[in-house]
Amino acid sequence: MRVRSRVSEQTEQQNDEVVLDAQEAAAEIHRLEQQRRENREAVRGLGFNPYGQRADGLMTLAQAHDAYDEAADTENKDTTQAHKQAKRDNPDLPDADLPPVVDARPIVRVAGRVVLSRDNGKLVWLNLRDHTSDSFQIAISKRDCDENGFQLAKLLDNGDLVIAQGPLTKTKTGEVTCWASTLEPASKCLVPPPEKRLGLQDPDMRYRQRYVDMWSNPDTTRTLLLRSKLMSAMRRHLERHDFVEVETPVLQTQAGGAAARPFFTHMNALHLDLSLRIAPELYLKRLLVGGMPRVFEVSRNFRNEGLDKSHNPEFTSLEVYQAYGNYETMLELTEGLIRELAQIAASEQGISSNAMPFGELLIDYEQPFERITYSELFEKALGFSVGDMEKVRGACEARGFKTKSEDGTAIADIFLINELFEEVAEPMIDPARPTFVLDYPASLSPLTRPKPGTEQDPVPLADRWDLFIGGMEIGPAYTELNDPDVQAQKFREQLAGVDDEESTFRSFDEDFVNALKVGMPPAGGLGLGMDRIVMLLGNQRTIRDVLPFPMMKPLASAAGQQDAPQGETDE
RNA sequence: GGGGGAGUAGCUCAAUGGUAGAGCAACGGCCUUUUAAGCCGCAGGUUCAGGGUUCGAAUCCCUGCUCCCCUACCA
Repeated sequence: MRVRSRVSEQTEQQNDEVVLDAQEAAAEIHRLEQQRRENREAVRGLGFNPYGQRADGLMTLAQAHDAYDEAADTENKDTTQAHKQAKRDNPDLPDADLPPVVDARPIVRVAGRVVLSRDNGKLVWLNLRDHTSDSFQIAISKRDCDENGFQLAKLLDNGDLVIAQGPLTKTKTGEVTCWASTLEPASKCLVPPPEKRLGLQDPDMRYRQRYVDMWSNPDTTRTLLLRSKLMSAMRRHLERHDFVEVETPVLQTQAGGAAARPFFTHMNALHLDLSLRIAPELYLKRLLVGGMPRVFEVSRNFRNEGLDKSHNPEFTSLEVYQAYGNYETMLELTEGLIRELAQIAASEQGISSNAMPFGELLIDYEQPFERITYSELFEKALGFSVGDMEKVRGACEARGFKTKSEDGTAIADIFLINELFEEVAEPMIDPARPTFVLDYPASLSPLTRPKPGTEQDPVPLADRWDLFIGGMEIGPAYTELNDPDVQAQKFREQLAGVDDEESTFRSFDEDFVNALKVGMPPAGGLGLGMDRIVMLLGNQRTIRDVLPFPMMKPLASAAGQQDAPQGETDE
């Protein structure tokens, strides 16, 4: 008992502190929030818990809208009219002898956020929003709603969550409306909402406070839901093709599988410096060695590089590996997958034509994707072949590209070729036409199998393609390299010539080479930027718009609370 | 990294060196078929922060912070 009383004393003391803190804080609470707090207390005064409770039997707002029954509503209106008329004509007759009111209107129970309200005195109109409907009308009349519900309607603020129940009817202007018989609070919105018509406009606030953006701009929620549907459809598509989903390490002692600067972290228990993965590739291939024939991973990758409208430091790629496939297998899979996702995105967004809008473009995913080789595209754009080094150098110089590095040594031919390709040839790809660019130069693709028969060509090729849609690189696929000696050689080449800084995150993955020595089946491998696919199919301009919570620099006030950076930062 | 633009009431925006305003939201009042409800009334400001020029600064100058656009870098 003594213990308990001490505990309760302590609790009381703590409560006092909480009250004091709350009072202190109240001094700084904005007047608009204060008014909402007062409304919340008034709701409590009606006997409600302003934060609601479990509600069963809810319909979505769209379901409620569709549940409207024209015949029942008409019958109810007609019989009500007849009843009233008869009562006027025979005021002395008991109700039982008058023509009865027939009410077979469906009764719905719905929940949503108040986005509009109009108080007509004894009749209050609310418009609710949920993920299925931007606006569904509720009427709360003094005559037909219970008293507490009617009083509640008067105390609501825009942004509050409520639960309404009542029959469906149509107003004079033909709008399906729930004519509430009860109204309950579900949660209080203490934060003043954005402008009711325009929603939250400031892009910075939209990304920082997605929860506000989402309810005030319903398109945001629709895009994020579309993302979910596309991810789910992608999994189903791959599973239909006998691929299995796997999960491989995010924390890696050496980040491999791509050339990118990783993020670093530290594991206390093993005193181990680790990096976050930049790609799952090397682990997925190990699974092929072990005997999994068809694997995929939806991989969150982390790259310590710049941000722009198609780059976020963490992003989602789909990586797929198929034993006994090659890059053509991956091409067929990719085209089928993206076409199916486009069909789903079109039907989700009510687009009936083949052409999906993306900004100014209309992109057709139905007709076969364009295919062109790297050399063909190069020659088409530049007018000479990739192997014609004299003209390559000339063209680079004519365009003012660097042909020598800082120390005066000539830049390797292949980098000049690729510079021209990226600057001149890639922009010639029709952005409205999904296009596979096939057969890249082998020296640009260290983890790719060289294309047989081109080893002695001026520019040896690799079994690799890249898919371009809407001016964005969506992802590459390869016939994977499975010769351990060639792989080891490529690792060594990659390490040679990197500076000290890069060498801190490039390394020779001995264990991976060992895995190849055990024997990896020939395989096709694929990587697709899922964020970019959602951008394309959801017609969103930036990667931030398809991420629920894109990377944002902390505000100055928040940054001050964070630990100082451990080491030197860049630059 | 370079160039350009922006930051004003809770939100969306005006005010180009001379009294900081509007619409929406809020608050008080009236209203039982409104729907961007309406009518009457009332209130709301560290003009991003700090410094400077000026009799006088939201406005001009400097520094810093944040965002947007273009550009550059980036497998």
